[in-house]
Amino acid sequence: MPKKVDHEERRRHLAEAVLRIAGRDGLGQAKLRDVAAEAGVSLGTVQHYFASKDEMLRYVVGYLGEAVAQRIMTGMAEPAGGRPAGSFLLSMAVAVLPLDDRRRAERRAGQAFAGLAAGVPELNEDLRRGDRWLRGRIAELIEQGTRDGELRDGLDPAHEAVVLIALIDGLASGLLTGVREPSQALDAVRYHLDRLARPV
Amino acid sequence: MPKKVDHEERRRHLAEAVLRIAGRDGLGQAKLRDVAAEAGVSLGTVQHYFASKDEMLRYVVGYLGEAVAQRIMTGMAEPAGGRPAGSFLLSMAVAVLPLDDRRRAERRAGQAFAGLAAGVPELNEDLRRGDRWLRGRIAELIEQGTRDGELRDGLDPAHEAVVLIALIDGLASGLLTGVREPSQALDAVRYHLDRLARPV
DNA sequence: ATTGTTGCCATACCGCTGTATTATAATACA
DNA sequence: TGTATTATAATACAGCGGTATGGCAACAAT
Repeated sequence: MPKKVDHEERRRHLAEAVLRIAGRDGLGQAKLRDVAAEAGVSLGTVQHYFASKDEMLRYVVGYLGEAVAQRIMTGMAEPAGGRPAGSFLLSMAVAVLPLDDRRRAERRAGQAFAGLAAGVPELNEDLRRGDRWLRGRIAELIEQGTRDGELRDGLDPAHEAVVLIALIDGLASGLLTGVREPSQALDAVRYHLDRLARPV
Repeated sequence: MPKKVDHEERRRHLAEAVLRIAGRDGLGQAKLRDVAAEAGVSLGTVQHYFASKDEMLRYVVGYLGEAVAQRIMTGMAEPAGGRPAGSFLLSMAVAVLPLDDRRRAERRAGQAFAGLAAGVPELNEDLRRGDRWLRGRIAELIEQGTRDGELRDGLDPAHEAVVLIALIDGLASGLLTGVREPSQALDAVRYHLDRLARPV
């Protein structure tokens, strides 16, 4: 009987509008009216798809996490064959570093959410889970690289994973605040990965 | 003729209240009324010492930057004599990492300001200046450590400084969001610094 | 074609929060 | 002592922003 519309598609559309605003002016500037304007719909429409602002933001969190995880995984799964681990790690870093508007928006929103997640146990648990997963993946890559003789001996995979994640996070922050240039950040990642490689 | 009061002292008192709130509930929760309540004064008093909220926040930024720079410098200036560079670097990291409520508050506020600084050129310039200064200091320490034979040969001071700052920033973020335990963060720093040390 | 359900919008409402205004108490100086 | 000036407080004001409400249009099913 009713008009037929793809709800999920609409929600994604609105989530993208939120991300655009967050990337441009910060998540704090994502008022419902602005989201509506950015998406080209009315305030009522936004309300129609999200019962409250909180619900909308929760959706955006999920959407964002999915998008980022997707990007990381496609970067890792590619020509999985004889590719060196260092290359995987580099492409993973590139996948996450805010080097263009899109990734800038994702990062800005992500940081805003993270800053907000302190009081929300459920959100916090998501972060921990994501971190565990990523750490595990990286540690595996390091182990594999060591076995293959590509990486230097004596590396501690768990520690290296923590260091690498923190390094990328820190560079990402620097890029967002403008204290780091993209080339500088990439250089730093390459420099660090080089030191993990087996010396010739 | 008037009642005599130390304005600067009052402002610092209010700034501390802001930092407590920011550390507890985030800077976004620092409404003027809450700041007044936290400081044990009335809203009118806050207005008396800061013409607007923006001015108050600007003051807090300066206050915060000064406090952090102070902490870093005292950590570096200590027994400046024959102390190894690695020790300086470690104490610098400890000085900045959010390992207790005080530093947590500073970090949270700092991140909130940084996220806000995207649109404020003047604030952004402060960040860049601070970064340049810190990078220079760290690079000097690395050079010195290399000369003294404490650190491994072949390190690139500039790159190492960028990496180290990013590492610490990333660990700080992890600590704030709760995905890192203090011990884990310290281990990561020590692990990284160890690798810079000359192999026995 | 009728009808019931849904998509969409315009608008009203209300609490929160920064700012302005006014009043009162306190104190240094003449 | 008196008075000018400041510190502090209480209160009022206004805009913003999330939420609620009512109406109109569109479309599927009978």
